[in-house]
Amino acid sequence: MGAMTVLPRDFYNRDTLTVARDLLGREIVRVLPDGTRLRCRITETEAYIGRLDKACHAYGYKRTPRTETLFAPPGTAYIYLIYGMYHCLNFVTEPEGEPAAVLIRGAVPVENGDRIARNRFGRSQAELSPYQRKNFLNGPGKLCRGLDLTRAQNGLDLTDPHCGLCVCAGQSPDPAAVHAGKRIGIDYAQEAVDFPWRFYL
DNA sequence: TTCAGGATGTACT
DNA sequence: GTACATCCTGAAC
Repeated sequence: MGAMTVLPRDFYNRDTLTVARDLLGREIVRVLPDGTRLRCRITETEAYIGRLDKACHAYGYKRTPRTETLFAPPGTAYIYLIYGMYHCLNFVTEPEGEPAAVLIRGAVPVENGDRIARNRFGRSQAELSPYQRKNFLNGPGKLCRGLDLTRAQNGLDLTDPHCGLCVCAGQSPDPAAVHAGKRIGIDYAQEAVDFPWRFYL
């Protein structure tokens, strides 16, 4: 399987913690409406498992218009609006009907970083301040802004190379390089706040 | 480098 | 009406 091979549905049709770890080092490929191809390597993920996780929007299999995408087949993009102004990108995991997903929390640019920089800051990569360079795609809202992802892309099939958003094999993560810790921004989730379901390189 | 505060709109109670 | 899987700015240190 080459680095540019699109990850198949079976990749996502596994235990969510396994997928969250295995996504590190993989490449998100985003094709804009004008044909520009953006590429970035995943460096940080978080797992959300509705069956048992109070931090998941679909905790206890709760179905609402928003959470409907979490019940879709594995390999579907779940994108929602947060805090009124930002978006979060997730990949649906586990068999269809099991509401679970991996949140993409961070990445580094691989192709067309200038365009990503324009989406984020309105200027080219070379014009970025050190602060902007350091905080380029290290957050879910920043990543979606850089890749021009909104709810318009919610529900896209990540295994379809022609839909404008997919994930390629990139580089398999070295298990020794994968770190785990508590998830960010879920202080409301009671016992789930301590689950070590955040993974990063 | 850390910290407090505000932006902003949708989902759900 | 309240909470929210966030980010930016500006002030203080």
